[in-house]
Amino acid sequence: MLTKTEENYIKEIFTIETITKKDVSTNSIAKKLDTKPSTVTDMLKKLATKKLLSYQKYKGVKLNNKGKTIALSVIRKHRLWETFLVKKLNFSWDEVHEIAEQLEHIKSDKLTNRLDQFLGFPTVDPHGDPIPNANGEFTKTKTICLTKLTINTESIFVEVKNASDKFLKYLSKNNIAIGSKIKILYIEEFDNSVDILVNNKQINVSESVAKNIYLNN
Amino acid sequence: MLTKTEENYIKEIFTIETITKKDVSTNSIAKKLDTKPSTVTDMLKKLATKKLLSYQKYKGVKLNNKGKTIALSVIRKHRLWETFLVKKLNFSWDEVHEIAEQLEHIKSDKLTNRLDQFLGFPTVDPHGDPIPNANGEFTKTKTICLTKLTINTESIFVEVKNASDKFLKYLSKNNIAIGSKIKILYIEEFDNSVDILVNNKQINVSESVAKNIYLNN
DNA sequence: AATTATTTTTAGACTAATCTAAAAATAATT
DNA sequence: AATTATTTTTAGATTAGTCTAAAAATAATT
Ligand SMILES: [Mn+2]
Ligand SMILES: [Mn+2]
Ligand SMILES: [Mn+2]
Ligand SMILES: [Mn+2]
Repeated sequence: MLTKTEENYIKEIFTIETITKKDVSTNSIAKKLDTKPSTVTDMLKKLATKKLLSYQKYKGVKLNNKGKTIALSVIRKHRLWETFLVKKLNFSWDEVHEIAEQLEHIKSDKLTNRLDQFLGFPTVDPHGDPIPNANGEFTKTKTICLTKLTINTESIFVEVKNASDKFLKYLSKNNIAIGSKIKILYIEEFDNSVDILVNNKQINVSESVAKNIYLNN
Repeated sequence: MLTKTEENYIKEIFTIETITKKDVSTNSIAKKLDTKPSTVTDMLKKLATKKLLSYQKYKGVKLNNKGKTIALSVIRKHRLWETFLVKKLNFSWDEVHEIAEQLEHIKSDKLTNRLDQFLGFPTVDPHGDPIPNANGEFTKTKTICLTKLTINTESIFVEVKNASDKFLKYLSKNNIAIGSKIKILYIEEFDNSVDILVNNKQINVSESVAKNIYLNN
């Protein structure tokens, strides 16, 4: 049985690994988990003896299958709870992450699966992130970043990277939500900001905003 | 912010205090929490410095208002989650306690209150225990133990003491549930077992069973 | 290739929660 | 009242998770 801390390390390593597709460095984990590298080293040694990942001094870590299974289980719970909070308890999408950080550590497969059923086996969470099923499988649909979208093509907003509450609130304020139809009109050469048409209204969003919006492809 | 462990101590002290109506002894806490008395002493000192209870060496402890408020908040969450599990996720009443032991430590007033609303502001949990409202208030209805019921009077089963899963399963097996109409027919002098009529069927239950069944008064 | 910068690990210390063993206080019996 | 039993506390040790400071390894620059 893993502790909450161990689960958080495994989950974070999985996420970094998925993005970078390389061995995960001590420092990158420390930054994400807001701890010191020395603390991370200690934990990596422990997780290695628990056979959840392979660790070589100075070379970073790589999750093995056991570690990946645990990561997917925690992510599954996180996203199911976020969905529950939004769909059943009427939370907004910028309020759910912190609470899900707690709920993702509740240990009961029966609870997780009943919750899944209660929600109608959702495939994506309120931020458009895929929800792994009971076997840890999920279909990751191909999405395209707003910055890469062809001019004048309309597409549907399906996923948000950087689910910080500040960013999510910004989107809500501008009536940009999962499911919104977005058309890109013009990319400003100077600062890479983008003119977009959303809900028949034209607005300009900065490059850093555009980079976090992903659409159907 | 209290740790899970601290919350469990506070909750247990509250429960013992409610039953015994006396200062709570170190040993009684140790037994209930399955720890050693020396461990309890350390924790009592800590909780005293945090001003949640008054502690005098060798004299036991008594929760103050701050401590009681915390206890009621944890109990509220525990019973709301049990209700959620039974009413919304179709768990049986003997499966929910362990999961609620985890969920009761989730920290978010908004979540607790939204859950309360989602459930329709229930006043009792699946075992007939009262659920404190957002202000920590609850109405404790007067109940009478099956052993004290007048012969041939019918009454409704409203609360179960000793919510161990074994006991709850025993009741379910005999079709005795919260809401069941029970009439007491005869008390056996020899072993204090009781003949009762439940759902038009006569059965005999032992004294230790009868002692844990409480009915409307 | 040598120097400098960055990353990672080691060493030693701290807090929270726990334990065992022994001492001290309180309660119960003779 | 003295003795015995029980309860509670103290003292010292352990594990998980964290930190700081220093050492070692690796990477980047001159
Ligand atoms: Mn999240
Ligand atoms: Mn999410
Ligand atoms: Mn319970
Ligand atoms: Mn209950």
